[in-house]
Amino acid sequence: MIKIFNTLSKKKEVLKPIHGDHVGIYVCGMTVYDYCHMGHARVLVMFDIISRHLRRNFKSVNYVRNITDIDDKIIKRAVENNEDISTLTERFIVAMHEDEVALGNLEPDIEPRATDSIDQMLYMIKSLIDKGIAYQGHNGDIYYSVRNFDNYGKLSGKNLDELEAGARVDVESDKKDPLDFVLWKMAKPNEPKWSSPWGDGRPGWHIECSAMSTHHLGNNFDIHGGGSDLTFPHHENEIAQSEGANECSFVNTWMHLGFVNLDNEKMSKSLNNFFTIRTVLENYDGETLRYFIMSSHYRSPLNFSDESLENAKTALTRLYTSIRGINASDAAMDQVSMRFDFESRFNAALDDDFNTPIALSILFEVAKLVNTERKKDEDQAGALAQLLIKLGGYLGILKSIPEEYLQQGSRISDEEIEEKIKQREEARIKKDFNLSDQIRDELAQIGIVLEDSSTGTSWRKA
RNA sequence: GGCUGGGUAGCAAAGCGGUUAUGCAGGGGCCUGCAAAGCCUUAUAGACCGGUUCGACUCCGGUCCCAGCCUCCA
Repeated sequence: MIKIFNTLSKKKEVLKPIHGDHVGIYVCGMTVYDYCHMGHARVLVMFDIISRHLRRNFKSVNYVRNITDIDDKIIKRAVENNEDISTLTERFIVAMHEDEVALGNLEPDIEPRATDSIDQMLYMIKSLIDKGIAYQGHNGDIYYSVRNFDNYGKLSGKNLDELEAGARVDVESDKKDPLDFVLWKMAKPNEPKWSSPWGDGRPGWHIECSAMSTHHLGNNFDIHGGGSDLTFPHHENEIAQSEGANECSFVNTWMHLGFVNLDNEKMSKSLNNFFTIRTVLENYDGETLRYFIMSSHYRSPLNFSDESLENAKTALTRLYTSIRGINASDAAMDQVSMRFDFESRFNAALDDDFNTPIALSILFEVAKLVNTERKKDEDQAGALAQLLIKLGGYLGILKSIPEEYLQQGSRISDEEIEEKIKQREEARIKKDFNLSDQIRDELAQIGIVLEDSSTGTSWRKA
């Protein structure tokens, strides 16, 4: 039984899929005119973890995440760069997928692009016009009439009259109501355009998600997610469009992620205080980033800092260290899983609104037991290690060979390190501890940590 | 101003009306030539003020503070 906090009801609710054992989930993806930043990383990683958990609990899951490849910012950036829009968007789509691989994500089932979905949008706009909920302004643009949709504001808890009071004066007051929003924009010279019954133009931002989500998942589907900043107006407008056009309930469960903060302030494009994923990857591996993202609950703010990344790195190192040098084995894993309640508690944590911090805490419990068992009962330690790898896998971590993970990115070759270790070993045999400690210090200087044990000396990256 | 969230130990971050969160850092110990890693052990919480209760960090009310949305943003 999976419970999810629904923004619509502001409560945790049991997920009851509309179509038996099948779950449809749509996530608002990227507008591809720049590299993804850490806020995007959170959406990418969290919904990957969410979809993995759903797949383990339901027979089938259709995870749709769109790509916005036409909008004002893209046009603006293409002009600035003096490049084709499609060249620009293709470049950043490739970059996004590279980032995603680094973060250890699985691919969504479908990644529809706005520019491939124009027909569905036109169909929906036409339907809205036919129903009298949309109209054409004097400039030719098609607008959605918020006053003609009864439930406007139900997701964000906003009230039309209060919004009205705070509304800014619209320069193009071609709208009947300042809160009306564009469904279709008439093309300006040198802008990309598609033909429509109302004239050549391009879609407004909100209509694409209504069209693509319902096209792939049906007029009423299970889960729709995105960052909290999309709650209003984007998701509110999606509801207005979809429910207005289809005359049925749109989304059952709305999920919104908290922000990634920098110095207690939202990381965002407009504040220009963001770090791109690839910048962070220069100093930390993708798995550390992934761990960092899941170390707080998805609805809480996630504070980005060197300290928290270091924390994530250390924590992950502890997990990998526990399974290092152990013969992880499936053989006894099931018995071990039965004997201890790690797996059931782990699943229960994720069932409860995808509580990744609790799930991670259970990983550490397993790791500790691996560490205590490895000298007592090797088989049991191996089975526990296998369990740890399995549970980590559910979150998309602990997939690497421990040795490789712990040694990755060292500045000198493995051979050189092994040579130094050999020299140090010889010095130790001769009890020349000055020399042996000197060698260890030298390696420490370049970030190589040595660890002696009864079976020999191993090394890892600091 | 309206609407949302939130304030937990040195830091990060969860659950929970009465019983160990977890990771890092700190103290003591074991192990080690010494370390590191690991293990054992230990200290440090719940913004403030009231209320409900046998009992509240957890429920209710108020105060203060912080963030977010109300304009493009994941």
